[in-house]
This record gives sequence, structure tokens and C-alpha cells, in this order.
Amino acid sequence: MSAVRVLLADDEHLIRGALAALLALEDDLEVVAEAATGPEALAMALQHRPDVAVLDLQMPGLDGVAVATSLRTGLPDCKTMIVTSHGLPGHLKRALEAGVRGFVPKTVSAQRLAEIIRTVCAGNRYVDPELAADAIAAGDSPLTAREAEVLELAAHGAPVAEIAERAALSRGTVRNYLSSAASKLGAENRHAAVRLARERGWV
Amino acid sequence: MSAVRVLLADDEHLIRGALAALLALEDDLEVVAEAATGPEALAMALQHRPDVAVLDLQMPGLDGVAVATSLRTGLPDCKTMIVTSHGLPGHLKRALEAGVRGFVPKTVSAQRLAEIIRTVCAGNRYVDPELAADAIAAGDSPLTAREAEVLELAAHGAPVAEIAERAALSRGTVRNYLSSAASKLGAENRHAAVRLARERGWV
DNA sequence: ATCCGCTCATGACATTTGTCATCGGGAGTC
DNA sequence: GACTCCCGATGACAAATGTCATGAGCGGAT
Repeated sequence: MSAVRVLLADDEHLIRGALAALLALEDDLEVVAEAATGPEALAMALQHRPDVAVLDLQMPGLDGVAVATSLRTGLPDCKTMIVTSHGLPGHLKRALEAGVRGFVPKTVSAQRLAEIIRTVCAGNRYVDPELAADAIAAGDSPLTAREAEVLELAAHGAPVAEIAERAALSRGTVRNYLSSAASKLGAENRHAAVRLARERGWV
Repeated sequence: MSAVRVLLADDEHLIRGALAALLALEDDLEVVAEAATGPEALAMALQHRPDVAVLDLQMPGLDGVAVATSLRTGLPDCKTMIVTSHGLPGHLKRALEAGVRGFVPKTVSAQRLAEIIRTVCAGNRYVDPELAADAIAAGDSPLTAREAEVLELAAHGAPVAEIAERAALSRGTVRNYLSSAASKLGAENRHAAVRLARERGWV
């Protein structure tokens, strides 16, 4: 059986380079392309048609999940996996919805990552147990679409008037949504609500 | 001349391992110790007495700058440098005050990092030009000690009453400080102020 | 000796937010 | 058809916040 062809996308050159070197030590893995941004990752993937795309979650342009979403239709045979520093529950959820087959934190060893790449390439899934537990504990977002949208706008510290304008809603409506969102999250005010929603990955 | 003895501290195993492997390829560099947390980095440094300590900025326990501060007195001959993903101006400032001799983003290549380690070990300093420019552009904090302290407490979304209690101030005073802080930062309200201060590394 | 800035406080006032009740329209379900 | 849920809105009221003037004590600088 020929080597697994891997695409590596991470904006941190230090990590990407080092990782490429380490994965190259594995006989059955071959890094066929590298990218530093989301759009670049997409382009490289379409050009080199790798078996597995290892994507950093946070990249300039498009994030890892967005790239995975595009690849799902653009290159359906390519398995995607996400590597990330910050393991927020919401990210995992978004990733799984995008058809990502592997989700690991950067705290794993290169050895372990290599194993997981093989696992994913074989058609299986792998999710870091700790992140999975967090995600399950966090549960689903109780927020409605509008509540989340308004909360998102409030995250920048904008006053109600500005949120209302941007969302094309009346001020009263905005306040109602913020109020109900905060109450659903058990927060004392909108800002604590933003913080909580962020932690759980709901915004 | 014998090889430069390097301590590597980063909580992300993937990066630390990969980096150690790459630096080992350089004839004149030798990784003598690795650590995944701040306290561990400190202990390993005192035990192995490296020439250069390469510290990740964000680590559990103690962050890179805190470790550098301790090393300055505990192991004065050890040169320290910081490697980071997020290059906030304030971090650089804090680092330089802590006697750090090198400050680089993780977007550099391993090759480049090796060069910088040599530079630092030779007694010179190195600061990433782009981060330096940002830091200069951001300038010094216009906030007084108390303003910064109160803003810090406000960052968690706490209401004035709670901030007042925690800072042992009257509510009115807290509001005055928040108001003046926001006005100095050109922010419309305390939350936008928190955001701005965060971006510039002033809290 | 004087001035200035930081700290901490109070009071008053306008504005913004949070909360609640209530309404109508639409989409989906049983 | 009745029911429920989400969307969007209004009005009213209480509470929190932002703003300003003003004052006192303190310490450093000229």
C-alpha cells in the first residue's frame, strides 16, 4: 500500500515546518503540500488532492472548519481533521457538522498525531476524549438564531442603539433578545452572557 | 566552542516535540530540557542550567514572562526568550521589562529561530520587527494604576457593585474611574474600553 | 511654597439597560 | 383547528451606568 498523502495547514510556520519534518519520519506518511492560510489550504488541496488534510482551526482568511466545509463538496474523497490550541466545545460541534473526521488538541505528541492520521485515513473517526467530554457537558445552545446574532453583535461592546441599527431591529427588540439570552444563560447581564456563550462556543 | 544548551518550554506537546527535533538537527544547539508548564520550566532550568531558555508565552501555572522574571534572579546567566502565537504589544513590553532578550512570533521558521537563539546566546537582543512596530504604535498606557485595576475587574462583566466590593472602593468612585478610563481610551462605554485596552495589552 | 496629578469620595442628573406584560404574524406539529 | 415556538414590536417602570461638578488628602516636582 502506498503512503498516505497529507496536506498540512497552519499559519504558524514554526509548527508547520516542524510537524512536516516529524511526519516525514513516518514511512507511511507523506506531506505533499503545506499552507499558511485558509484559502491557500483550499487551493493546495484541490491541486494536490491529498488523502488527509490536517487543518489548524485558526488561520487567516478561512478557519479550519470553513476549509473543511469547502473540501467536503470540492474534494469529497479527502478526509479532513482539525488541530487546535483552544478546545472550545462549540468548535468541535461545528467541526463535526462540517464532516471533519478527526479533532485533536495540540497537546498530543507527534507520534500520537501520526497514529490518528492513519486512523482517519482508514475511514474511522477520532475525537480527543477530553474535548468530547467538555462538548457533551456544554450541551446544545439554548439560544435562538436571533438571540445568538444579537449577542454576537453585543460582544464588541456596542450599545443597544448600534446593535439595533446593524441588525435592523428596534431597540426594544434588541433589549428583549439580550434579556432573554442572558436569562437563558443564567448571566447577570449581557456581558457576562457574552463571556459564557464564548466559553461554550455558542457564539 | 561547545554547543548552546537550550531549555524548551511549551504546553503544546506537538510543538515542543517537533521543535526539539528540528533544533537537534543544528550542530551547535542542544536541547537539554523540556517543560510543559511554567513551574516545570522553572524547576528544569534550575536543575539543568541552560544557556538559553525558549519560553512559550502562554503556559499553565506561570506564563513565559513570569518564568523569565524568576530566572533573572534565580539563574542570571541564563538568557531568556519568548515565543508566542499572539503578539500583543503589552506582552512585548512586559517581556522586555522582565529582561527577556528575544521575542518572536511562532510564524517564523525553525531555521530562523535557530539563528535567533544563537544571536541571543551571543548576548544580543532580537525583537520581531513587526511586533516592535505594533508596540511602538500602541505607545504607553494612558491609564493610572487604579483605572487599570478597575478596568481589569470590569473585564469579567461584573456590575459596578461587585467591582466596588472587590477593589474596596465606593460605587461612585468606581464609576468615575471607569468613566475616565473609557474617555482616555476614546471608548463609548466600559466594555469597548476593556476591548481596546486588551488589544493594546494595557490590562 | 506652590502647583499638579492621583486617589477617593459625594451628590445630582441624564441616559442606558434590564425586566415585564402584551400584542400580532408566521411556521410547524399534533 | 388548536397549540407552541420564534420573530418583531411597543410601552412602562426600575435599576444600572455614564457624566459632571466639587471637594479633601497626599505626595512629588519646580
